[in-house]
Amino acid sequence: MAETNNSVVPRLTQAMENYLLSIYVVQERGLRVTNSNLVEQLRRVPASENLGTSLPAVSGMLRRMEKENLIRLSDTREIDLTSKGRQLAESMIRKHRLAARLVVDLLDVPLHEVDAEAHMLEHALSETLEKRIQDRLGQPKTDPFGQPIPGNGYKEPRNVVTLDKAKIGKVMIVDRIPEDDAKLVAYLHENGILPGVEVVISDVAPYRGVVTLSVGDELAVLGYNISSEIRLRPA
Amino acid sequence: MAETNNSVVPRLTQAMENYLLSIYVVQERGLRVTNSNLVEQLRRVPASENLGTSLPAVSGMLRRMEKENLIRLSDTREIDLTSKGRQLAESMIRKHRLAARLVVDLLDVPLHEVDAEAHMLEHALSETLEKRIQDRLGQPKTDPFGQPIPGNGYKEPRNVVTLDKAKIGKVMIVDRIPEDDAKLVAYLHENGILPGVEVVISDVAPYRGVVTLSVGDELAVLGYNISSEIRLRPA
DNA sequence: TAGTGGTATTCGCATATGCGAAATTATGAC
DNA sequence: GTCATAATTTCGCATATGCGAATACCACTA
Repeated sequence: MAETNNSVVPRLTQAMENYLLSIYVVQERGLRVTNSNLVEQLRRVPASENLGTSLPAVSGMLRRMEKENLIRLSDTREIDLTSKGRQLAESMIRKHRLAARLVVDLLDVPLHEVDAEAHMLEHALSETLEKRIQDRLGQPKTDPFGQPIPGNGYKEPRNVVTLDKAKIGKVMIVDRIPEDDAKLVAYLHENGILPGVEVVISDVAPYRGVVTLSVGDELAVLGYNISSEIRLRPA
Repeated sequence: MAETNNSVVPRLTQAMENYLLSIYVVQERGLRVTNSNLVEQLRRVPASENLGTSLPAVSGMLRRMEKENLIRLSDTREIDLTSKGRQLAESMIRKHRLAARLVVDLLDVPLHEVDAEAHMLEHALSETLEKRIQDRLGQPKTDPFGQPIPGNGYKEPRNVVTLDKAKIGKVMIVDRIPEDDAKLVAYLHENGILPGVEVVISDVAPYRGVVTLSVGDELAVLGYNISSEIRLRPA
């Protein structure tokens, strides 16, 4: 039977896994990990079972998670991962991003569907299956959106900037793009704005809240809010 | 976001998915689908969340499933799938067996771990991902244990017998082996008793409850209870 | 310092799922 | 037909997770 349950890491409920993952992502984005930021992030998780998320739900869940020693609620109303929590959160992130790589590399899933699929698969990967996927894919350092897969030796590139703060005229390489808005991802994909691709910033116009960049010989226009989620590194 | 939810088929809770799948399997094995047979089958499902299953739990769940029009409880205390239930059960079986093929063909998971992994993955496959896996694997007709994947044009072979009822001396081909007992699967694998392999029955000894067969130039001995779960077809 | 707007918690409640113990119903043997 | 055994359901209870409405807390401005 379930001999697969060799895992060193204890397995949590799916809901808690989602919370941990979301906490990690909020933190990674450099935002304060507060309840409200957390709800927002959680709401981006394509829900299969969990039909929704409200602030009270978050409150309650965080209390339980604190009891389970996964997080600590700091005095400044901020959420910190304990080392146990961090370990598990990293495990979830790794599973999520590996799943994303898997469906892209092995199953040809179109990029705009990847995040949703990965969100389902992340809960279904055992430790041993995770290992096998790692082997099969050659320990990738990032997922298809350019986000690091923890534990695989990713190195933060030097001089990363977000698109809205990039210098006009510079040749840059796309480093990361957002993953969780299907329509946006489809747009970026169509316009070739993908990790590893060279682009040139042709115009940054804060007053109209718009950035224009050229990819190959095409131009693409993006709003400021979105631009700040696209990271570039020097060519 | 979750644009992946195009599915024609409504998605159920994980628990109900497990119940449907188990009902289908019990039926497929030719057993009466009663509560007690069902508990037994459910208990073989490697539990990630659902820590156990008791008769009262089954009773309650079946009542709910009847209300949802998935099953009908016949007068003879037997459980029938409605057409809706059958459709969903087949979908689960298909996902389970495709997942099994996937992890074997693409990820080299050892056979005795396959069932457990497939049980986790089956709940995580969207309709569209299922399609892509199908394409990638070339619409396989069976899973790695020889069990049919519904909808892919499997044809029941002629003159299938279970090992305990096979004729001595006959050359046969292994058609199906059980999947859910990891130790047994490991044994069968080690001894090359796998779907598609030629074997010869060397001895059937009901009085000692044992069947001996030769695979290549090795002999393997199996108990009766297990033999009845191995199906053979004429060479 | 008082008010105001945003943030977080408490409260009562709902649902899905599980359990063990006890009660009930069916079945097969005499 | 009666009775023992097996199968199933009922009962009260537990847990994890979600909700909306009402409340409480905090931080900053006038």
